[in-house]
Amino acid sequence: MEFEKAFEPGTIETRWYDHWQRLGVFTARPESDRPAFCMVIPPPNVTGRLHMGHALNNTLQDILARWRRMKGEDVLWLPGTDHAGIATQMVVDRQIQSEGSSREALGREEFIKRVWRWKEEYGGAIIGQLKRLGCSCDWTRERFTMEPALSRAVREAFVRLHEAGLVYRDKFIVNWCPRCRTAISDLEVIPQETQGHLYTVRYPFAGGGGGIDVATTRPETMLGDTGVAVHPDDPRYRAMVGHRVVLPLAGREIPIVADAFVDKEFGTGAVKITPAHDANDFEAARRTGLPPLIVMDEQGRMNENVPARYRSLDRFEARRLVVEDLKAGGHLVGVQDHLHNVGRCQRCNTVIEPYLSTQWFVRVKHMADAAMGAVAEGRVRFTPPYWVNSYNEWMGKIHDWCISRQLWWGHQIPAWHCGTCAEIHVAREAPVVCGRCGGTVLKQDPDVLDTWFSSGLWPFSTLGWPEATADLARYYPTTVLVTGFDILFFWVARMIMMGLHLMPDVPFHRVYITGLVRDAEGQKMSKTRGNVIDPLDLIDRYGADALRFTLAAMATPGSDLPLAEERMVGYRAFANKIWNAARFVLMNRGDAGTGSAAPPLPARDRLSAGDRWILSRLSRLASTVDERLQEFRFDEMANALYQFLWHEYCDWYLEIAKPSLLPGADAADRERAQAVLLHVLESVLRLLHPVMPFLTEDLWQRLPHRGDTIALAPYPAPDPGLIDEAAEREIERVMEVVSRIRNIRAELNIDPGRRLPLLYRAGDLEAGRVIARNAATIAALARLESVEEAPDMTRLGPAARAVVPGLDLAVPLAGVLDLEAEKRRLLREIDKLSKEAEGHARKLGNADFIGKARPEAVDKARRIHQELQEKIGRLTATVESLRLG
RNA sequence: AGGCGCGUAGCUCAGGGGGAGAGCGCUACCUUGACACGGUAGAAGUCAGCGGUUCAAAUCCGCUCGCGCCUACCA
Repeated sequence: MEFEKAFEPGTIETRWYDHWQRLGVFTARPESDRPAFCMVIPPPNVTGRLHMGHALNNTLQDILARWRRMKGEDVLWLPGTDHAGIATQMVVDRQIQSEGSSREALGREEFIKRVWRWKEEYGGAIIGQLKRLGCSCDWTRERFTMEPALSRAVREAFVRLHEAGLVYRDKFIVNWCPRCRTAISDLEVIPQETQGHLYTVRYPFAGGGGGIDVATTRPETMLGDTGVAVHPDDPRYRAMVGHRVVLPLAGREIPIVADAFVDKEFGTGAVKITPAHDANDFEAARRTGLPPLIVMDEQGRMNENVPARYRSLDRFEARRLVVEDLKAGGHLVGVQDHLHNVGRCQRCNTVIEPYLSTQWFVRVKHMADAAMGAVAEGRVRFTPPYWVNSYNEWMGKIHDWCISRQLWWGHQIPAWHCGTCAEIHVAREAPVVCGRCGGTVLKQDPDVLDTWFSSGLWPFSTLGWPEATADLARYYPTTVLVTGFDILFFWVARMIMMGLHLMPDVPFHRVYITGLVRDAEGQKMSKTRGNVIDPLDLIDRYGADALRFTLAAMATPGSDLPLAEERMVGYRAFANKIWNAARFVLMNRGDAGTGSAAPPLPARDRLSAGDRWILSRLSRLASTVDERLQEFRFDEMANALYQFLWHEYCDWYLEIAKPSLLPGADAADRERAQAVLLHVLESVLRLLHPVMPFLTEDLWQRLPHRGDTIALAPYPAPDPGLIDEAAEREIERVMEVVSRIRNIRAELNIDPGRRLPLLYRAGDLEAGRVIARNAATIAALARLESVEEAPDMTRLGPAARAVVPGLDLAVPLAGVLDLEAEKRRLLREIDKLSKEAEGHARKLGNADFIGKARPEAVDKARRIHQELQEKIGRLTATVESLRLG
């Protein structure tokens, strides 16, 4: 196997992904006796392409899946796509229109065939993209929300909810999109602050003699007014209640009614009532008995219920003309600028029209209460927990859910209308005869269900529900759900409601809510801003591993992720660093035998302090990584791995081990060093595998290893037997000495290649032993020619000096040392330490601190202060000796 | 209008009652037998402001100011 000088991710990714698929690594084994771990993927739209949001939450899911799999659990990560009613219909619509035809010309049946054909041809591109990311989904269980089994689940759920009285059909005011020509739910309406006008219009009394002024932002809807409302306690209008006014332009007479919903302070305190085109008015009209009058068609054009002059006009043209006519007729009393919220269609941004129509609804109040209860009891836990507030707030004032859509692509509602007696039958299958009149002309309701209705069933419909399958028994409730807060209400809340009603238990126990991936400036990514970053492009340029590591490292719970490309550059460098570390470790092995068994770790008494140190650090890393993952702290997990690999393994341990590997080293020593290097590398690759699956697999395969794939190798567990605090202290001391000497070299501008002598005087026995034991290592790392004890440091010639706890260091530099520079350097150091010591001194001088603080805190402050004082003292003495000559 | 979150190094962010941290960037030096996608050393912060609790506050509480988000039927 070639071992290139730099890591080239592109060449290995598909190879290893294929390898995993061939081995069936991702396939769940419900028959196994291992504990089950299950996640369902938030199904991306079948029309979708992978965006940064997908990349983020699927990376996090994959980390969890790979981690649990390596821990020996039976992992099911169930993938699939969503049929995405409106989105998909729009895509195919456009395609047909570009051919000069139309959906209507094609007819419903043909159109649906076209959508399926489109799906087969172009749909699900995102699946391939998830694979490029490295997602370890169980592709043998891939689902699609429109496939027959899931359609059946949808019908079953609808019928059961209907039987329970939770699904009903009613004529109600809904959010209507005149462009999509369908009803949509409250959630699909995006309020947008808009600068509009508030028009004041005078409605004259039917009996003559003045009139009442009403204020409106949508004057065209007056053509549908069937009354005027005032507050019952409003003294200005109380006497007018019951009187009639003449509706300008239309000429109809309408009554003045009283209703407490009117805000006396707003506008004129009198409100025109348009029951068929305003949600509030609709409610008020119901209370006061005013009839609704629909004045627009489903495309937002004025219909036959308005005077001929306005008929067929688009609502905004009608608005213009109505205002013009009101002005001309002297009915317009005033116009003011007015800032208000206008609801727009989430899909097409068209201004939503509140519209009276017959729709299907889910009565959600009780389901919402149950769903809140499950969260309150901790049966479903959110991370971060503060999302519970939003969840409860929304659930608390939820309105019935409009689930019917006037689309063609989707689950057609399982309700059949009798052509004879108009009875509606809700049933799992089409009835043959009408149960009421015996009529045989039964027509299925043309509407389809809101896409989120089927998504709400996803955690169990995908496992086979309503069949009692083995998968359902084993994997429901699922373990964790990872998703974005943008679909907390659309999806998460509804899954909990549906799961609680249709299943014996909640759909998942944990919900991890990700932040939003933003651009480097913290702006939301959007096509209009032109700042969209394509994860596939990042994979091409930096590799899937670097992208995954970046996302994991930035995934701090509860905050958004501003994605700066420099960050990716940094983590690609990290991948390269690991690559080269492995290259070095293998390069120095004589046999370099791939697949051979790893050499056993030498017995403890044969290990060097450096060996014991890195093994101890490795064991701590294993604990940290596991703990961090338990808590969904992907960022801290990633940082711990980064820190260990780069700064402990590469910066220090490799350098410490190098002398043992170079030609001329003792054979036994070389063997020991190699064994430890390999052991630690192989272990940390396994720890890293969930985040960087491709790189780690590729390197692992080159290392001596056991098994076919790292993806099924055991996840390293912390080994308490390897924790070695003495070795950690020892190497820390070595590191400190080396750093001080490097500092001398750098600050005094001494040739980095020059070998220097080091003299030391030990203030305590242990420190002296440590230096003596590690003299060779220190010499190698600090580029020294000698390390010698000098009991008397006062009689040296010109030498650079440094102190570390328990040790005075001197680097004799006859003829090279700039005494002034050295003095400045030492004084700077003293100054820094003094500032630090000051704080502690103040604290220790405070009687209250001594008396009231925890004794450990006092001890610690004393120790630190003493240490600092001691260093300062020794440095000061050194400066003085410098002055002497 | 309510609710939530956030203001810590030039940038992006961790931390969360007792010695101010990371990555990137910056400065100086270094092509030393893995890596210049590299190494070594360094500079850099009144932890938004004000007040309170405490022996001790970047950290807990309150207020103020900024920024962001979510929810809501003010025509």
